[in-house]
Amino acid sequence: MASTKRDLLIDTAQGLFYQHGFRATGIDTILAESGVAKKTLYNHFKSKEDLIVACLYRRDQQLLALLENSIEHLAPQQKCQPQFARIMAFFDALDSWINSDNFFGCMFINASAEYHQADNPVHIACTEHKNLVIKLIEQQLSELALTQPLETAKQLAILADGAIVGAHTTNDSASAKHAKAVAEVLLNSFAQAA
Amino acid sequence: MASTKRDLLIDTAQGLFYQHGFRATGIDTILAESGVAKKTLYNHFKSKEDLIVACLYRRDQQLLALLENSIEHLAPQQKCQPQFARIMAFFDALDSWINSDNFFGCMFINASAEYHQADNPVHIACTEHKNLVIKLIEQQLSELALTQPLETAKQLAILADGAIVGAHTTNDSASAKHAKAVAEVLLNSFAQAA
DNA sequence: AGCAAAGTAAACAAGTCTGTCTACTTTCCA
DNA sequence: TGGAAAGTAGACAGACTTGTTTACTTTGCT
Repeated sequence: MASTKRDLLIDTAQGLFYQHGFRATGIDTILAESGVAKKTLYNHFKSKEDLIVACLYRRDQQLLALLENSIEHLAPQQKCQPQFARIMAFFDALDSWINSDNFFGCMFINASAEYHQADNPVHIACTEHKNLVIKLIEQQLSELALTQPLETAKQLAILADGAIVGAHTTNDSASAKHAKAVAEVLLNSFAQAA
Repeated sequence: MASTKRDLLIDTAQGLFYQHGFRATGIDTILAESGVAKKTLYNHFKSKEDLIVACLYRRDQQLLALLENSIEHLAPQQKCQPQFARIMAFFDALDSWINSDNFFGCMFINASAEYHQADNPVHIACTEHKNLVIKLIEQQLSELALTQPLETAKQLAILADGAIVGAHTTNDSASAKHAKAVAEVLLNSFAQAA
């Protein structure tokens, strides 16, 4: 049986944590929905917090893979300057996620909101994820040969996070489109400067 | 005694909710810190959720007043084009808040993260607050005579929220400065177009 | 001075939570 | 085929939750 129960637990917990929140989701709910025994859960994870961190790491991997995939897929369809296409595609990917059925904000932002001591393992997992997203964005900027690509990546990440939060708190379905427009203005400003 | 106990409860609860989260903060903790009896609390508020909403409304008023005040104060010091000064001052206000001692992200974003059903009173309070901030930003744009000031205000709000989230999750103390730089690029693009 | 409103203290109900433990069963592999 | 590893079911401990209630005290107003 290897670790299929472990996977099942993470998958189930991830969905529940995302949809209802971390403290709001009890262990018993996860067990009921997954059909796994309590002892099995505590055999795989030493605590609920341990399970939360495992969920975040899986989500991190899934999300980064999805973003890379979407960028690859959506970049050719962009009508902007070709060297901006991958960044524009990134915001399109964000847009379709935000407007999908099961959008409840960013799981990492939500987790940070519930566990915001900087030394908490949950918070650390969130920090690491956000830094990986910044790195992903930075990679999409390589064609532009910017003088400070990391700074620009951070600015684009701010736009992305802002769009996610805006969509979540004000139910604004156009937030990713707004962010995309700002991103294009930003990138254009570098092109003009060069 | 009027409603001074009510005020004391809101003040105490607000601090604890902001610092430790909403579900993580128990009624008993609020009572212990405020020194108020449980019956008095339930005399003023029909439930914990009711108290949370009251805290959010007070915070909303405090925050908007603080922002308006800071803009007034910081705008004259800006070195940008004078018609951008109030927006630039807004991001400076954000920057000093983010880098102050007691920064634990945006209380409304945190609340939305814990209560994210759209019809939840807590979530509604967050939505209202964010819309008021957008309106505040829009007012600062009046000198620019933009064709779509509300859209621009939403874009600037996205930058602000992104900066707050970035500072909170990645402990990046420069996030408001990054957002400010993007905001200036955005406003410049309108100036050029005109 | 006296009464009503508001507050206190603490017990209580009834439910939730995480995590442990025991006894039994299934699964896998050699 | 047999034994170890992994899983199940469910009871249990112990702590914590929100919210109610009772009996008593303080406060403020007329």
